[in-house]
Amino acid sequence: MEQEQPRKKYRVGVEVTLDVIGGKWKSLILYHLVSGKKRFNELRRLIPEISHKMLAQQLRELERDGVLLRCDYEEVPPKVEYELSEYGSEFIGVLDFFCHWGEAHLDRVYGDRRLMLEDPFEPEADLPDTAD
Amino acid sequence: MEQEQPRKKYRVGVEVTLDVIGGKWKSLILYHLVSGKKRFNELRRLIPEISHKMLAQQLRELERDGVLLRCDYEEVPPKVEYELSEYGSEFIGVLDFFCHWGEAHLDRVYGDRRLMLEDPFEPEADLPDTAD
DNA sequence: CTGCATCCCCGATGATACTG
DNA sequence: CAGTATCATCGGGGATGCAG
Repeated sequence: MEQEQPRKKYRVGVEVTLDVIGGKWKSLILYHLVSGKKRFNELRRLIPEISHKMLAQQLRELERDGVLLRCDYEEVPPKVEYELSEYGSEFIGVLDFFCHWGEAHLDRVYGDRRLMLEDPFEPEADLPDTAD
Repeated sequence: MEQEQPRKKYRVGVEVTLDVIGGKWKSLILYHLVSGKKRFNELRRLIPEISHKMLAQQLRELERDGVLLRCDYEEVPPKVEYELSEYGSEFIGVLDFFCHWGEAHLDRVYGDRRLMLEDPFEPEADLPDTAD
């Protein structure tokens, strides 16, 4: 989905959209931005499975494609926040639908959605909020 | 996205949905089924980039997850058609939106959506409809 | 903290061949 | 035609280190 080439042939609009938000993590990233701007490490906590590298890469592509905005506060230490752009916000409805559909799917398949509960691991329960 | 394990932890519904339709080709396959049931090789023509193996695999997973139905006519030579299931049909609205969003995206980025036109290559213009 | 570059491995994917 | 199995490959993506 990271076509850098300026032009590529598409057959249907869906293909274009998938090139933009079809990445393995992109929809999930966008979903977490629906509730407001987030910092880099904040997203990492929300999506523990994603690696540092992948998050950075996906964010860059999403920014390049104009679905999210990168707000660099130009502070030191660095502070950067990501938020849905105007175009990205057009996906809010879809993302919301995906959320509900997924929950309903668990109900259908397993009878309940309990396997969605967050396992309350966390070695340090009262984590010091990234002691930087 | 091919979690065979019966249970896996999810944090938000979006993750579940992405496990079902987040595959590289799945949304596109579903989109092509919106306009009606399709046969295996029919889908291959609609999505030339996908390999035989991948199409088979993605179809199996989509069927397993209940978003599409496999209609085996049990004829010889074999005839099988795929169509959206009831659950799969719930995505029609989204797929339609993706289609329009993609077209609009091309307009925004390039000013027009011309690069979406099918290039009329085809060595054999009047292909014999799979002369089997 | 945010972000980029390198190295490297493993698994997704393609090619091919075979079955029904 | 529809679908599976096997094998080789290639690049996605993880781990790590460095920079601003």
